[in-house]
Amino acid sequence: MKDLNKSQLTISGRVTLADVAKAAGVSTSAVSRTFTPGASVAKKTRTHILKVATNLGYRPNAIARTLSTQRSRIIGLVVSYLHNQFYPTIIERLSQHLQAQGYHVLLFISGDHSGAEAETDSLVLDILQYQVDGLVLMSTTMSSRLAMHCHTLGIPVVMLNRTAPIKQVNAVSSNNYEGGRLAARFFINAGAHRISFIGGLKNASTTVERQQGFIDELLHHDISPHSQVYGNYDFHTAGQVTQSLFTTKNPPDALFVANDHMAFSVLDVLRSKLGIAVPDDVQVIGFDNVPQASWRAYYLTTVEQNAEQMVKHTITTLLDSLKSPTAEPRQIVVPVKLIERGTTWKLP
Amino acid sequence: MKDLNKSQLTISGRVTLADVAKAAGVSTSAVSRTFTPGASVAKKTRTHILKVATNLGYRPNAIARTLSTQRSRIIGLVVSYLHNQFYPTIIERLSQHLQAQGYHVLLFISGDHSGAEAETDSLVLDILQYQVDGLVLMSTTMSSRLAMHCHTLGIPVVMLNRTAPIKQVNAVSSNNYEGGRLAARFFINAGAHRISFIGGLKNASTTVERQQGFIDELLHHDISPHSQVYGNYDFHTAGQVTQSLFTTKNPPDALFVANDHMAFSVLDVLRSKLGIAVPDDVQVIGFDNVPQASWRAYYLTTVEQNAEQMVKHTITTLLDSLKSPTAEPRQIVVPVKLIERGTTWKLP
DNA sequence: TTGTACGCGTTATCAT
DNA sequence: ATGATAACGCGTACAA
Repeated sequence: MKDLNKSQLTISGRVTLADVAKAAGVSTSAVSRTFTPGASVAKKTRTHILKVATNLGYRPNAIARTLSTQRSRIIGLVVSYLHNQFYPTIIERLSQHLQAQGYHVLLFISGDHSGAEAETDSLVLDILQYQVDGLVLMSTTMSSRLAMHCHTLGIPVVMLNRTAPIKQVNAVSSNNYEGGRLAARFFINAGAHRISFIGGLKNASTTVERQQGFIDELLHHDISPHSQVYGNYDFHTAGQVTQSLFTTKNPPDALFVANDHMAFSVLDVLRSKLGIAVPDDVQVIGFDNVPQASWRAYYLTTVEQNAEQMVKHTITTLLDSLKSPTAEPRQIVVPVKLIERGTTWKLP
Repeated sequence: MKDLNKSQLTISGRVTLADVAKAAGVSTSAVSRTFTPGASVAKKTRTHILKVATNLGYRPNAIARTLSTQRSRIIGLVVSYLHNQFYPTIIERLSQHLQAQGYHVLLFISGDHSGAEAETDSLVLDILQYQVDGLVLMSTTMSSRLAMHCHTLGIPVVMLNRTAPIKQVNAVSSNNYEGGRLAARFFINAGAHRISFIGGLKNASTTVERQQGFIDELLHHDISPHSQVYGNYDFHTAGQVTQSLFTTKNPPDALFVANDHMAFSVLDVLRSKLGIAVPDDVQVIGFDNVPQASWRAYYLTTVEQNAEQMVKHTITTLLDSLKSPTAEPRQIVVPVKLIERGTTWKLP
């Protein structure tokens, strides 16, 4: 309350360093140092300045500081969409951790349509204009190009939940390949015969890697996949492909879906539109284990992707890159595990 | 590809207006004007400058521009948490629309614990330091104080999905009160007798208003609520209070839950831990209608909050406030409607 | 139409 | 420990 009243004295809101200096009868440098942790100011003048400053409702201007120091303490975060609950989960934790370190997150929604390639350049421009100190990329479509471009410009980049053939940029992801294998083995052990895969975008690393592990393991057991289709990471599309998959003479009896978001749509269609029982008629495995969805587990076996671990690796990688831009690029792969239907697990 | 190659010529990444001016043999103002839409530059020099600029890989520095123009084109977005799917939905659309208008979103996660009051001041400081042009508040706890403070400082503020007794700041929200009444009427018509309410945070406007409408309508029909408890907008807590609600001698037969996120937890506990059938033993109504959750509708009647409408009102309100800071504050209330169990609705 | 010069609010350098 | 002053990169009068 005190704060509020005081700042009302200066409704103008534009109190600068110079104003404080004048009012306190000191130089601007003194004021600046007062607000610079670990600078050399006499305790007495410091407290005096501090008093005058709060009295005037002064707040340092981060923009001006950025111009002067060449560091914005802003991290750009590029993401395609937020429908998949996995992303909000990540974003929340990432932002919290960064805030704790004095950084902030500037959000970029990249869209996800097929014409996205053209959009990339304009997005790059947008991002770079804001002088972000670093970049976290969770975008599906344009990650590789974007990553290389910014990396070339000397901006620390971490690709999160994405990988690319490029080994120069940092990447944190789950062991998607192994996740695919786990799914395949689960189905094989369960005695499934007609085993299908529903991917997201055909070229996205999360789809490719999960699919590859899945297929490899099937083939290793001399089973060829029943069918492989793609839902474009879209709820509606995933439902459609499911429907067409089951309106054939020989429908699958096991489905590995590339993420939970689509898996939910699949389950929905199976039950409500097709009247197919899960898991009695069809086994379904998803991927992500989005938090607080324990009630879904009764229908769904899923491959768990550990959001907290991924975020932590991302933060440390990013901050380390900020400190020593010449550091070796890191390729971090977080282990996954299969969580079986009916299993209960701790809620966060 | 051309772009990439060219910009590799200047790996340093620090190309300024002055550099371009020098290289093009013109003044800095000429360059500046070239990048200022609608400024007076000769077509010939303009194209020449543009060529030199792209050749050098020049990108305007938004930070410096901010310092000069006093407008950052950054909108601060304050939100407590992203677990409730309603928030990501809003954020995605909000950010997209703002990007289309040349604005960008700086994200602030405010946390939601009880000691949050103290956190407010430090958050305010954080936000103001970045010279945001405007502010969208979706935080549960600290909205009112924060809103007034920033409003006083002359920063356009829109409270989204929050309301406060303060009428000086813009607010966009759903008709929560009416939503509560709809829920009550539904239960009454369904012949429920022991009708309960599960709120979020006791003081949050979304809880208070929904609860008020609900209770008012019940009383209007001479029904007194069976019980009123609070899940703090938390998945786990909501489950716990549900459990305790049903381990009494006289459990409710109807539950109005203040948002979908908690409602899912309620459903989960009812089915898996308590073995209670929905809707046969208990009727459940949620609030939000989070997108792409149609498959949940078979268990849940919900009050629909129209995210797209709320976002649109928020954007126009915000942009109008930016243009004319003296404009009258707006209190926009978006209508809601009840979506009954089994109803299907369009997916986005 | 174009160029010069100053201001935006801060940090950094160099004296004192 | 403190103060004057020059950057930082860009708009924008004002003058030409």
